[in-house]
Amino acid sequence: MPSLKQKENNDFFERVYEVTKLIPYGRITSYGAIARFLGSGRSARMVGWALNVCHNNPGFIPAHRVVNRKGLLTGKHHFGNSTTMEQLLGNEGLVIEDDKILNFNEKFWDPLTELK
DNA sequence: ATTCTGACAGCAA
DNA sequence: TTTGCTGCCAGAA
Repeated sequence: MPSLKQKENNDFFERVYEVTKLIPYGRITSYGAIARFLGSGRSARMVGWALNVCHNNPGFIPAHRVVNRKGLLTGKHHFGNSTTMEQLLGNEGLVIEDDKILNFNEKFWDPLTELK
């Protein structure tokens, strides 16, 4: 777990937060997509790490809109309540079934394509 | 300094 | 097709 140091080394982290904040309402993206957008295509795990410490970042970060490439809510357990993430997504019009996002392909928002 | 782990992803058996 | 091992990078013990 990351400490509270945080410093200004958040280069990678801040970018993750930025992209995450740019995710449109009702859309979602994947860790890998963000990682690739940031350059390090194979550091998808770091994206999750960044989101794990997103509490250190001011403002609201729609981390619930970031799921793994299968559309699976792998991080729902990190939202305090295991159902929080699912509810947030459902609140945005997304349908979750068995911790998986339906129509993931349609709702998928790729920063590489959308932002470029 | 060394080792382990993690909200992933990709390829091998 | 499903399961499992490895690669990635950063941070904690």
